[in-house]
Amino acid sequence: MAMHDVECCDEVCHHSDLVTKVNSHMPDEDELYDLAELFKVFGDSTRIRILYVLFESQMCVCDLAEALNMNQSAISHQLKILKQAKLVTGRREGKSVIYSLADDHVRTIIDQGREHIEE
Amino acid sequence: MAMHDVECCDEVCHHSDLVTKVNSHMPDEDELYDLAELFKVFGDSTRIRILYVLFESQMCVCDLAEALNMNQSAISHQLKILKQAKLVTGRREGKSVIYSLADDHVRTIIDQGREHIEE
DNA sequence: CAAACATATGAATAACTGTTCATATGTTTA
DNA sequence: TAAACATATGAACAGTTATTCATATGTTTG
Repeated sequence: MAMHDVECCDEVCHHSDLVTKVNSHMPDEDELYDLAELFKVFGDSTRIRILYVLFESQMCVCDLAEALNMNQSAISHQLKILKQAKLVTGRREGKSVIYSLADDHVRTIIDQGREHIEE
Repeated sequence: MAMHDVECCDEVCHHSDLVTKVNSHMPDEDELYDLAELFKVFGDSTRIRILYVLFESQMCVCDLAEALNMNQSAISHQLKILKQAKLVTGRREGKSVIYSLADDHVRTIIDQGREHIEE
């Protein structure tokens, strides 16, 4: 890695190959957008709390609402967002809809985040 | 794990021990807030792009602006947010400030996100 | 020290987001 | 089928956020 020391920001570095090199490793715009959208979903404490509840047990909407002490509509709206991001799935069971975690990426991502803030 | 099948949402489940059990595993409010704040930082494609650039090379602000084709002020504002979240660090070097990744959690979190959306 | 360069920052604005309220949809039960 | 229950959804509102512009701060150079 014999890149000479960074010297900014005169002609040496400005408009340099570095900029184009770095951009060649950039994922395409769609993927960047999707990635940001995914993290946006984690970026709300209500949704995080819903996920933590579902770590422990699958649960219907009204009990989620009770557990989080929020009204049912707010929970439903947030579940919709989590479902669109494929972080949770819901199946109807009689009158209720039971929600559960979609896969284990959810845990990993949250655990990594938790590790980071506990550094 | 002999929990009886979920039966929602009459008295059987509503107000049940499940709700309190689940809440006993909930991190405290401050941690939930911090976690959401952290993911919020990842939830913007400009900041994601900055991080991708820094995966490849440390870089000064004006070159980041050039690489992302955005004005310097926008980049500075976003770098401030990334720095507050301890995802990047900046060191002054002459007239410039060179930014680089703070640690490897950043990569792990982004990689996990990428894995999820590519399922 | 003045001029030039690099970065940071406050204010303003437009766009977005989470919650609430009212109500609609879907399911069971009497 | 009507009533009751569980969930979903659209509209409205308040709060938040990313970008831009103008300008301030910090550093080097002549």
